[in-house]
Amino acid sequence: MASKPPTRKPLRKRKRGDEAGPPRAARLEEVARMAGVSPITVSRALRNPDIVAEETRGRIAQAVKKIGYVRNFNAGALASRKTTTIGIIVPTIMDVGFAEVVHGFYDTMGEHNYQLLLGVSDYSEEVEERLVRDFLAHRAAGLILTGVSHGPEVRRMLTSMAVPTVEFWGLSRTPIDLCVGYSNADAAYAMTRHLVRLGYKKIAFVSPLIGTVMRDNDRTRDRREGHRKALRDSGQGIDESLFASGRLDFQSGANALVELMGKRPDIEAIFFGNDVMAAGALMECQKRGWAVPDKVAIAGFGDSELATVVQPALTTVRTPRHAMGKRAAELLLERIGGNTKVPKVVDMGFDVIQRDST
Amino acid sequence: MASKPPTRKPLRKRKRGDEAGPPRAARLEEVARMAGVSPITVSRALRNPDIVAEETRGRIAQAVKKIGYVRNFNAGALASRKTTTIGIIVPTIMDVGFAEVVHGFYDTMGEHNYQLLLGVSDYSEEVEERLVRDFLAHRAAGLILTGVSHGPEVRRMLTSMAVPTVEFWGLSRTPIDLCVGYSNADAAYAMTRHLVRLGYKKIAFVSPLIGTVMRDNDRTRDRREGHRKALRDSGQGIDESLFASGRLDFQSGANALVELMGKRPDIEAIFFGNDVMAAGALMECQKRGWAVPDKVAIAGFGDSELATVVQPALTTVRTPRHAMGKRAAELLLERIGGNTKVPKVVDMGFDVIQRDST
DNA sequence: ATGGCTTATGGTAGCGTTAACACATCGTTG
DNA sequence: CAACGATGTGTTAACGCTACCATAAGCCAT
Repeated sequence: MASKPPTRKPLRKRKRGDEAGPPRAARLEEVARMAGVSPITVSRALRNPDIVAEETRGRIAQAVKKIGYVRNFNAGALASRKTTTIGIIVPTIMDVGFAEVVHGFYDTMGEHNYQLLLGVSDYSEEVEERLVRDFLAHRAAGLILTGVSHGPEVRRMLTSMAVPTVEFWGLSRTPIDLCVGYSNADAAYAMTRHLVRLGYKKIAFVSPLIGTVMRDNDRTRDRREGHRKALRDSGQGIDESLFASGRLDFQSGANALVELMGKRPDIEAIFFGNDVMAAGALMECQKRGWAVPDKVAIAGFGDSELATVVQPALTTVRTPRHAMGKRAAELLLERIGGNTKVPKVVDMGFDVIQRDST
Repeated sequence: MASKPPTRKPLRKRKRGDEAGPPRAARLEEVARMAGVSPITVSRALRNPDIVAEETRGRIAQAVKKIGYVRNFNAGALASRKTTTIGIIVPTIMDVGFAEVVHGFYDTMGEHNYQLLLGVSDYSEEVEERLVRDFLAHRAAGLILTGVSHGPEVRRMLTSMAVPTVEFWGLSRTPIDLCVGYSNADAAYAMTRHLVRLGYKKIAFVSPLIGTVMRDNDRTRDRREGHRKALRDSGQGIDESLFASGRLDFQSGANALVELMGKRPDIEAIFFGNDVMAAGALMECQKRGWAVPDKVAIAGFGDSELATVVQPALTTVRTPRHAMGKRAAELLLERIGGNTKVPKVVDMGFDVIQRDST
């Protein structure tokens, strides 16, 4: 006893396939034994088939199939300090706009065999921070965040751990790492200028509010400011009675229309910060027999599928949602690959789409 | 000393903070050293604070903050053979229906500190199989699959690795593990019977087609069959000219309407397998000045937000999307917790919603 | 005082994989 | 024909954490 202080290996050498407990998943070693090679060769055959002799590879593939072996990314990640996991955080997935970005992103990342951790922040910076922490705990190879304003702790964690990150949907002068989007201010500015050019005066703006606690966000704010600036630059008077806001849904769009026309019957056009609200307003006009755009012109933002289907078809701003997701993926891949010369901020632009509602 | 042949530790003891390479993330051990405890105590303080003395916990929390320590789930998962990762696979996220299920699921799982791996199968069993394999490689604690028909390999992997699994959206007599949904056949049956009860004869059905290669799926097929059965049980003649199909979007809904009314002007009602198509048809009727429901009645499926907003408001079938997601999460949590007595198949039901379009 | 319980903490040995070398074999080349 | 690079495979030691015991200290009942 006295001289047996170090390893007492024989005691607890439970290695494998003991009696009790649930059956453990097959390991690389078992595949290796069956194929008559070493584990590292199996590992190579699975990750980088080209460097293993074809004949060996065949035996390994057979063994894998027979045993029903499934890789263990956790062990792999630990050993290699690398993962193929990407984290993406959006405020909600009930908005097709975000879904579209995720879609564009997912397609490209999927092709490159990355997996997606999805986080929904519900427009809360607090939740976002928790999600970022979780994703870092997974040692995600990269992160995608919505918008350009984030809590200070988020920024600190991301830079200190040097995780490739893409912020999307807005343009930032000080991105955490990379940034893909368009200028919401410019887009709203362009639409309002367009309306002015069409001859409308008294152009109102409606801000969509979101989240469980209704509030706006950097994108919505930028749009409202863009509108304001366009009014100023057009020499139109600005007046708080030209502004309204409401929940981001059809009904609130209708309500905002009624509210605005009630207190300012001289309004000639209403620019909604979101297509859904604009569509709601359009339907309300129809219900009330108000001619669009003769009595009042309606413009939206987003160019959702709705815009082309409502009557009259909706003038709106087309945002590059799918393209943003795709581009974000491409940049992230470059970044993960070690390319440090990728552009920091990518402006994807937007288009003002003139249809029949203005 | 003499008996020191094995480990030659001193040789490659690069342990940490060498010169070269990117800075590695902080480890448990560093936190432990700073807090004057052992690593295992830190581990406990992080995972199960209650069993660590409050005073110790405080010192640890301080050290974690100061060092900026972020847990490593990969290492944890390897050591404990447990993860807090759940995989969910949906055919697409561009359909709000699926988004809503994911939402209901996410909320509940998020509260319990699980992370979500999102997979999009694009309606392909092949892709689904790849995703399942990837998620198993992550050693996901549980899986959520859309629909009840899956490739044989999927079933094999899931059962052999004994991973808690919930299939949703349909009812299966032979679930892989658990199943939460409603009967699409019964729902369509109920709607058609409802239309018959309202006095309509010649009731057509339109199947939505999906995916990059347009095709239907188990849910759509069940709905069509439910409709057929209802026609039979009502003594109405069945005739292929009462059936149409088209891509799941507004325009195709309009097209299907025109096609059906063109070849069968005696049709009195059209039951669309999806609200979006029904809304498209409604808009087309309006454009053409066809009175709904007088000239032709329109019914949809899904009760999306659209249904209450279009004019006239759409009669449809309400499916329990959010509830399905929530229930799936609850069942999965029970299952992961080791409860083997959870119900295998949970029927969430549906509601026929009568509005103005029929 | 003894034993037994509870609470708080620590030591040791894996968990299943891959990085970094090491080595063996073979065809080339000057 | 020795030296050499290319090719294919193996050996060893981490990777960072937690399960599983062990231990220490305090408390209570005997």
